Amino acid sequence: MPRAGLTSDRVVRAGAELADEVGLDDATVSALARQLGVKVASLYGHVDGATGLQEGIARLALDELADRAAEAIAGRSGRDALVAFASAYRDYARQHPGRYAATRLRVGPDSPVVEAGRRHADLTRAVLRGYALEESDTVHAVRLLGSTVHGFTDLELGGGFDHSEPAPEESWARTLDALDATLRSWAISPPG
Amino acid sequence: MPRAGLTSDRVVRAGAELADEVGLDDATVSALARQLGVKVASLYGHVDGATGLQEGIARLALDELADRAAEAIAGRSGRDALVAFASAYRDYARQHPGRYAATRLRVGPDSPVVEAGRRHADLTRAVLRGYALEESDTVHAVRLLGSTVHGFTDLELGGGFDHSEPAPEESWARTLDALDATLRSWAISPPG
DNA sequence: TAGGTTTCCTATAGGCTTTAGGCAAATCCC
DNA sequence: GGGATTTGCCTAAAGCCTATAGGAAACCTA
Repeated sequence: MPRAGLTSDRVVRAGAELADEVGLDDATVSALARQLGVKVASLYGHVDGATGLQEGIARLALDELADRAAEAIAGRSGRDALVAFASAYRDYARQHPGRYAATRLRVGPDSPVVEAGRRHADLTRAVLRGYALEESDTVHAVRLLGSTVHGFTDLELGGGFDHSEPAPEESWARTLDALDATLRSWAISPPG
Repeated sequence: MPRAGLTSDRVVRAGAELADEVGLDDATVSALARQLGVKVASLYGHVDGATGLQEGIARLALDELADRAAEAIAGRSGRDALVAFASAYRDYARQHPGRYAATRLRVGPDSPVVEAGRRHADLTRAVLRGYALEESDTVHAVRLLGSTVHGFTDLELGGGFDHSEPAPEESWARTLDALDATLRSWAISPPG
């Protein structure tokens, strides 16, 4: 009987793709085993059950997302960086809804996912460097930025904008405009 | 054997409370039956299985939330209305995390949940009346407001603010300030 | 090529969902 | 009030998912 050549990494990756296709909730260990042409129990040697699989997907997604965000802001600053950064999140969520959903799972405080979360906060602070904020304002700006981007993305993905016109694209542009204006208004001395 | 006196309404309500206690995902039909001191199959006469239960909770939550939002904006306008409205959402989500999670479920286009969603959009537009927006700007403002409030609430509930100082309260105030300023700047003629 | 390790398997148990069919309590109606 | 009907809750059973235990085949290494 030939071996399937599974590894933790490959299992998690396949799980992530399955989650994008059928939704995170239906990306079960059983469904994944079927997809991989393997018996369910075989996967338990590579991932720690259902929650382990989801944490793995979350970890993978957060890393991928941070990579994209980092690339998006490289060589940009101010408004350009903001738009590229926020759009990296939105685009990723639309391309990988299952993975994105995994990033929002509540997770234990000792999980490597927490570490990945810190990287995202650092990237967000990097975007905000272009706005010359007071140190004490930065946390609030990080939270505002995260809230707005995640909120828009989550509502859009959840179909919240399906019953109104126009397409979300224009609202997205307006949202980024508003965010940029707000952050500029928070700057120590408004750029001349 | 005495009857338990179940009704659809009572079952859904008990389900909502269970969801708030143990999380929406663990508010299963089985767990609910145990809680109600009844056999699982008995519930199938009152709710249409697991998804029916979740839709019922979503419907209940959206109605309750709309009631609260309506009460919050009654007799207020402008910034006051905005703050009261947004805080009604945030407070509800913190008091009823399971119910709030249910409101974000994707649902078929023929579900009564869609109807309830429209009521929320109407209430949001009522808040925006105080800002004298261009008609064409209103959709974007509705989406911006919804995104920001939901995003903040979702991140806060998901523990996203747990690893940074200070407490979210201050960030919430700053977020509402920013939202108010943005909407004022969108007005046809800024209030004098 | 023999031993040890890894990988995947079978078997099994328990939980959740859902449907089918049955009995008894509540209700209706004369 | 008593019988028929409806309603409410039950038992039983099948299917899928999670999870663990233990075995056999493939791979690696000396």
